[in-house]
Amino acid sequence: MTFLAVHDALFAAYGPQRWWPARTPFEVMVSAVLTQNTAWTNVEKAIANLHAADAMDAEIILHAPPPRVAAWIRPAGYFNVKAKRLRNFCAWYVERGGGKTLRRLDTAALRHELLSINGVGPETADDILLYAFHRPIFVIDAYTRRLFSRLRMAEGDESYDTLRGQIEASLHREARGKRELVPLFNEYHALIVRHGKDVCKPRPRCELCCLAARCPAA
DNA sequence: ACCCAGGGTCATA
DNA sequence: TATGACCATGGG
Repeated sequence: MTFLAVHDALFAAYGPQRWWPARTPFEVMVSAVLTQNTAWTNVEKAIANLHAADAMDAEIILHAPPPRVAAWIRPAGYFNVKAKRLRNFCAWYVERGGGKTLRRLDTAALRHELLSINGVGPETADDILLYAFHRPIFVIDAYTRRLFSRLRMAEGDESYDTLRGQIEASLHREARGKRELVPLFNEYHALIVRHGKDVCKPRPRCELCCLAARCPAA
């Protein structure tokens, strides 16, 4: 079973996911921080509050009193921590000249800078790289580890970058010349999250059998 | 009432 | 390097 085949099975089952649901690349970045260990429906409420306050802007968030930012993003949970993280991110974003300037950095440099921000870890950085900057980075999350671990295509306890490197290398080989990597990675991560929400619980080890009509748990 | 959600940081050993 | 505590809302 190839990584490409797993993607195709998921795509056949769920169809296009249309990630990342956001109006602008900056909104992708903000929501990537807000969605840390948080249900997306809660992030949507926080995003709506920011728009209602006309505050979906790095300068505004950066210069607003932290308690006010916390109030805007309250539904997303961890609001004090995340207000701080959003502030750190916006300080970097403004300091580095915004999206226009950042867009010119190569992927490795951009990733290194994102990881230097307090509050931006590997998954959040990769969400931003893939969905805001359209770089060919495969996002690893808990669903990804669980899926490939159960399919015996990964050990499950690899380091974040090791697993990401292995999957990226495999998909490079399997998709070379036939598929664009960015759209592939984009859809793949979204499909894994979609699948992860309702993978059959009675027989979780089968994973992909849930996609078949004959799955006993379906 | 309990569990989880589209993680990351920090203190401790 | 490897655990554990902590952050906090909202839906099932």
